[in-house]
Amino acid sequence: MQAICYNLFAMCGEEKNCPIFYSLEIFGDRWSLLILRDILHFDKNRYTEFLGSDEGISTNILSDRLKKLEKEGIISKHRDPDNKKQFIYSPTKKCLDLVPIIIELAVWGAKYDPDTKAPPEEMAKIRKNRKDYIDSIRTKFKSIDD
Amino acid sequence: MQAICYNLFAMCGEEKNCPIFYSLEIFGDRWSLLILRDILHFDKNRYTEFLGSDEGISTNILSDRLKKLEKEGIISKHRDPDNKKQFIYSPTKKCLDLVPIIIELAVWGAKYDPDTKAPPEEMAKIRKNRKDYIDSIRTKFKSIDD
DNA sequence: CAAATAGCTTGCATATTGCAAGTTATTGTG
DNA sequence: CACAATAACTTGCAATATGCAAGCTATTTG
Repeated sequence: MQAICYNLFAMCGEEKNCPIFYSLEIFGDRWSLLILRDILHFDKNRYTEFLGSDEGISTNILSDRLKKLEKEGIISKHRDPDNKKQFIYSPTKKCLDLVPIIIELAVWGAKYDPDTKAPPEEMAKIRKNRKDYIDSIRTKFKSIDD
Repeated sequence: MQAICYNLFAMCGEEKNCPIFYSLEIFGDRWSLLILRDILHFDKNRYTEFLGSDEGISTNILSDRLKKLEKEGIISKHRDPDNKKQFIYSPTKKCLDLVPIIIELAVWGAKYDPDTKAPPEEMAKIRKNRKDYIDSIRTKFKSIDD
């Protein structure tokens, strides 16, 4: 245990290059992570599906965030071959690497929300073996390589 | 692996009770997580120390976020017994449970920031054994029980 | 080619943030 | 015990971001 450097400050050199700040600059707002949750965990991939989420994102913000996430290479946008009116937003590999963050958000929220509806058994499984859950999401999107 | 429910949606019942959304409501803004990073990883615990961070939070926002985090029971505020002019902001147990989230933000940021200064060896150690790193932070704040 | 649908864009009111300056509380000094 | 210094805010205001409603554009379907 002593071998690990226990201060992330030492990892960054300076705060300006802090990897935590870098991440927050890209998706550290309320809506970006909710869109990514919808894609990765709720299996949504269309504009109208994101709009339909309970939290009620507005059209201009959704449009803006989808553009930003696409620009950052976190999602990709393609026309649906079966319904050419629609676009399909898919996670990239960079996006799949966000799964651990979203899992930890869920674990913390389920622990501290007094009104949580997250089933305790399921949460216990995920807490005990995060890797399996992460793998299952990777399997779900296994066709993705970019 | 098949035993795990692979859709967090099923965990929530409805999105309104989603543990991810709950977490984001509390600290899902750019500044809250940076303050918590300062406390947990950069060993800062005073108003002026937070103000001094490279990212440049302004006084009113810092004041507002410290109040919110205290109200949520994530940090506690006490006068410094050695310098009674100052207050000391300390992490609660609820705060220590945020370490995994911040670690994952750091891991993702270090992987994708082309200009990261995070030393690859240190990041590799943390990626390989998150638990040790989490334990080391718990040890650092081992006096905390609330 | 007209209606329907999906995916935006625009305008405007409201809310949040950033910056500079001022205020309060406590401490150390004469 | 006045008085300057320090730490921790608070306030006012301009700039930015968000929320909401309405309108616009591209594609498909009849």
